[in-house]
Amino acid sequence: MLRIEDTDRERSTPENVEQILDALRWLELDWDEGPVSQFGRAERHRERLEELLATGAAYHDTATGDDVKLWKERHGNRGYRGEPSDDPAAAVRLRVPDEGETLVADVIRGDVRFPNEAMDDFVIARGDGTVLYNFAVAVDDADMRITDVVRGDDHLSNTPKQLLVMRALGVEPPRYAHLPLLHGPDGKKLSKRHGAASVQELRDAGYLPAAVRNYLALLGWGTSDDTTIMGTDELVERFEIERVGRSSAIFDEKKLRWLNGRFMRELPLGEYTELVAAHVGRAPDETLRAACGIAQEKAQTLEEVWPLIRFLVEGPADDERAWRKVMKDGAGTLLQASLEALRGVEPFEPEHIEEALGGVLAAHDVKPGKLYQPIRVAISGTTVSPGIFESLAVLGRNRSLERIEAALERLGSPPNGD
RNA sequence: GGCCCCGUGGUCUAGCCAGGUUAAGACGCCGGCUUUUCAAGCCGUGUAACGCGGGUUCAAAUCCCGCCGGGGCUACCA
Repeated sequence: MLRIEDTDRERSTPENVEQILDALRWLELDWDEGPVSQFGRAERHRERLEELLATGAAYHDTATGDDVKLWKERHGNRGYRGEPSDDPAAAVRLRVPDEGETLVADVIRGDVRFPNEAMDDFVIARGDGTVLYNFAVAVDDADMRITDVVRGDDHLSNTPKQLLVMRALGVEPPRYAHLPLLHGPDGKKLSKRHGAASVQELRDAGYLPAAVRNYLALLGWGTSDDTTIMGTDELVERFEIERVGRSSAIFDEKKLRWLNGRFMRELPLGEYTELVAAHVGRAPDETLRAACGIAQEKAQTLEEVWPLIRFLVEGPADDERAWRKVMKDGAGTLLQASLEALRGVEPFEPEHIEEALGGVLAAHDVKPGKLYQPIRVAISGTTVSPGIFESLAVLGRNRSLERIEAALERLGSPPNGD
């Protein structure tokens, strides 16, 4: 059984365990949801602790942190070794051997050796009998028959302690793989202030699980031929944990966006529409599907789709700046001409629309932008939209004409129109 | 301080173990093409890297030593 350990320093609660599971489900990772965490095991921990106390592998010690410091000063920075005390209310320390070394045979980092002499007899239980992390986790791993532990680099130095506990307990340790940590653009450990740092935030930002899996796999790992884009099947087939690098990586959202865009564009339209619908909380109806059809080329995340197609589903946006910038220099005349041209287009489809508007262009001898931008603003309200012919087609003849007429009307009575 | 890990362009990686093309790919950036906007796409002998210093060797990103820098552990935290 594999155990993935989260690196969050907060004490585990059923709530945040549920959150983590939520993230894993969204990532569509394939796993058997067995016992996912261990709560209420104080009794069992206490039991194992008593065993170590009985054999002398652990002992009560009244020394405080300052005492330990002092001891180390006197003994040339060697690992602290205490004297057993009768005080049952004293903390419990594990007896660490003086000789030899504790070997962590890490799948990723190779053999890492920790000289026992340099390791303190560390505290495994408080004075009140409750146990500490390094002890609890070792007992739990043994009881759950964990065979593999995958966790962050920051636990590498804890591993010899856990190994020592397991040796004292007489149980076989699991294999370990310590992954490099992720850092934000500032080089510090990844955290909330780095934006979309958690899987939940990635989901909310409109990234696709497949793209996130691909990107994450590429952090700290690469194939020998440097393949970048890999579907999940390929990832599963090619990934080798032994090939994971040892240095921490910086999370680069720009590359994730690019990768996500690649995955988005390859999605079948039906699926694409459903994902967009779910993301914005609407029904994946025909209108949305048509809108998605002309936006798919442009968006890199699900979040970006809606602003692009909103005007096709609802009314045009109200962007005063866009209007002022575009609706001048004879825009009214051109819109009027387009209105008439568009009335006769049959069928009302992109290529025929293009043909009709091309006629207007020629008749008035203007550059395309002079005509298309006013139309764009008239139907969408903004200067940015999908292709103008496609947009008009999706909008349909009636709504297109209505919006152009409305724009004309607004243009007709401007405070300082042309 | 002690112990441990890490160090290839701005970023992610390949190459390192078994020394030998001009250090490769990707994101970004820059420029170009396309063009109705913004993107996307395509093109480019465009841009930029082996942390530093020694040593071994005909030859070092690669092997050895030292240093520097970053990180972790060093809690009666997890």
